[in-house]
Amino acid sequence: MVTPTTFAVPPLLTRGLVLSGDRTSDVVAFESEVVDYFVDAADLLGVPRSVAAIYGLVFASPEPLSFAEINERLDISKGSISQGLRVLREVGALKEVSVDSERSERFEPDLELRKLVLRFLERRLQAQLEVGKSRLAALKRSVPSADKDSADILLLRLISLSDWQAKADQLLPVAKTFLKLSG
Amino acid sequence: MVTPTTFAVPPLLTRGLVLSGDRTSDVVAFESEVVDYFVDAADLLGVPRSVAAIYGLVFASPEPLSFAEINERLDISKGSISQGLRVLREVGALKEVSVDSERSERFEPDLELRKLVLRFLERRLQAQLEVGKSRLAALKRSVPSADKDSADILLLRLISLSDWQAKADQLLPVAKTFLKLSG
DNA sequence: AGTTTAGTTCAATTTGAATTGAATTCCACG
DNA sequence: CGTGGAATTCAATTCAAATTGAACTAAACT
Repeated sequence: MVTPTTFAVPPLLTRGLVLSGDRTSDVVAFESEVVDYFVDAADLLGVPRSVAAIYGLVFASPEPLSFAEINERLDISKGSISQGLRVLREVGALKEVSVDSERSERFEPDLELRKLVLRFLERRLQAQLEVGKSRLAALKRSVPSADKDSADILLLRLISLSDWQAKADQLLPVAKTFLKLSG
Repeated sequence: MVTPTTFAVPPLLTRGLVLSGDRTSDVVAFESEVVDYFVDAADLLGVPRSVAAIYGLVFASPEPLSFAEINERLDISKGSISQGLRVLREVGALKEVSVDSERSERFEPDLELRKLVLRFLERRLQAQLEVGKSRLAALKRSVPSADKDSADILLLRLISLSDWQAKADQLLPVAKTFLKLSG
């Protein structure tokens, strides 16, 4: 056991979420930084902070963590942890590891994020592009036709939207290919 | 004047935002569809609905609209319209058109969305990637070193994050080039 | 200058998502 | 099968973002 007694940082210099408990301060500091990293990224993408914090904590731990440990180390309610773990499992960001000799599951990060991102691109974006396309088609049909010049202007605008759709459609497979390289 | 007297739809079959006033029902229907289209897209991107609705309404009008007209046609407060128009001007989604013989400005959509998107990619994403990179570097330095095996595991994880950063870094210029083609 | 009209500002309110916490369910063990 | 701890569920709460509305400022008209 190296660095045995560097104890308990003044609790919560940790921008809020990580509790120090009785772990050494370097470990707590590292956890806090990682959690913050993921929380900030999540903010950017509109993912709830509690979810990001859980992922961050698990990511920062070399051994898989149990529900109880996550609960001890994060200043987040049991309810949120339960829900957070559920979504993280569902999307495949965490995987469960069974440790025999223990009743409950433990969690570790699934580093195959590629799959996750690909699935996101396919489900969310691709689907969205589909419906967008058909809605645009419908719009083109319902351009008010009372005045020819006006109708032309509106049609041109709608066509410019179609161009964007098309561009997105093309970019998507490029991005997918890209993800598949290295990984 | 074709289709002269198809008047006033039962007010607000319009999923909420567009008021019919005394325009013909085909026009109102079209406006509503366009507004909905943009509102839905905005939801997806986390843009406030009021902003999207304003853009949609202006987009759906062959002639530039004045503040007063937007105010008449959307069920949105003057305050929100004022703010919404401000952000739309700032990001370059709408441009002002001066009609001599009229005191106040009118607005029409700026279809050069390419610039807007490029600016977004550069400002928001590129910036974010930068800071992400340096934070990751910092994280690598603060991996707790008490236990060698643990440190190795964590380092590997951080490296896998770096790989993602790198991938994003590479993808960005690809996307930019893509946008520049046609447009 | 004084009044009216048009637009802006910003504190107060509303709205919706995230979070909490208490009740409930689920299981392992006696 | 009943007890105790662990996790889930979901109604109530909290919190932040979006929206409102009323007070304010600016310009236009007399």
